[in-house]
Amino acid sequence: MILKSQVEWALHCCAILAGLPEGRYLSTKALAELHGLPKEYLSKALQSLSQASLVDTTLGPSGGYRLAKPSSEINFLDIVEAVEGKARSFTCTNIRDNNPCRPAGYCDSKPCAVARVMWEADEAWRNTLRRVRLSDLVGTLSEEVPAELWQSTFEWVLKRAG
Amino acid sequence: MILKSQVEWALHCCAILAGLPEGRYLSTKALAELHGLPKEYLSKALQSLSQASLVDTTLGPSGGYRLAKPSSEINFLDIVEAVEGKARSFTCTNIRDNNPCRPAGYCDSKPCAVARVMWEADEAWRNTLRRVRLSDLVGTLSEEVPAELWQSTFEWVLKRAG
DNA sequence: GAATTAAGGATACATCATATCCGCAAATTG
DNA sequence: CAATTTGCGGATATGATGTATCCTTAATTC
Repeated sequence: MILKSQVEWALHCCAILAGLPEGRYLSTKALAELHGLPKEYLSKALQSLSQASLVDTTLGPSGGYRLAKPSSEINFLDIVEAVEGKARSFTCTNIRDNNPCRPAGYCDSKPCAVARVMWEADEAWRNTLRRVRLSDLVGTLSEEVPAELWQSTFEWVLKRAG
Repeated sequence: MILKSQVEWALHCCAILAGLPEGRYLSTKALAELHGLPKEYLSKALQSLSQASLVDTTLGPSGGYRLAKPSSEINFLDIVEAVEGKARSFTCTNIRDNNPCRPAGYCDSKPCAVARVMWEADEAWRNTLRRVRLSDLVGTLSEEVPAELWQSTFEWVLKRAG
């Protein structure tokens, strides 16, 4: 059970976009260079964010991406689900139905007890991600990243933001 | 991020093994028939349980599997990790290290803030699974499965348990 | 009009889940 | 002892999916 690397990419890109001044856009090219990622493939992850309405886009030179909402209104789960999908990690295939002792036509009223536990764990995972906002991440990063690096990075970004 | 179907298989098989009388074994063949699963492939899942010391095995006719500990000392996470592995679902590839603004030789003291959140969610998932014991599952099933089916299933099982 | 950008389709490749088959060693049965 | 049954591990095949690249199209800027 491994998350796509695109999840990591999307989260870091959103953290950068959160630092953009109002109304400016940052291109796939800049985001790819900043993180050392394959531009064309990163583009797919950003398209997922766009489809989920987490980011706005503009075409043409000086075009690119910006957040569609304030970073305090976007949480980790929004971003993770945009890239990874909303499907649960456990799917119940009802193998108990194959029990040769089972009377034909019998139908369970409740979902399988095994599945309920697995889904509960899935919900715990999602709830943790839901509780952390993108603005929280930016706050943590601004504290932990050395001030000079933080500043020089956003100078680098602003030079490329249209 | 999808769990292997073997996880579902292993959980249901353990629930059956938990109902075996002391000292009896149930074969892969019987477990596969009971759940309508491919015998050879189910065998791989059971081998994983064996390697994790969750079940004991015996060879020969009347051989097979039984739980290695009381069902109250086995939890969902034990079984899930035996099949799925213990690796975290999120791997941090440190893409921030590719930042062209970063001074060479710089080394983070802490793990990446993004990774910490993702790992926290992973822990929440694991904790939920850790809290549910196999004996809890058996208890729930014995309440929810119709009494006749429950009984006839274990008669079926006992006929095949060596 | 030329350059740049996001979007999306087509394609290639590697990895992994799924599945099957085989041979081996151990245990049981007769 | 001989035949059978079983778990175990290796080898192999296949399909789905993650990763990655390339190309075309439409929109935007200068």
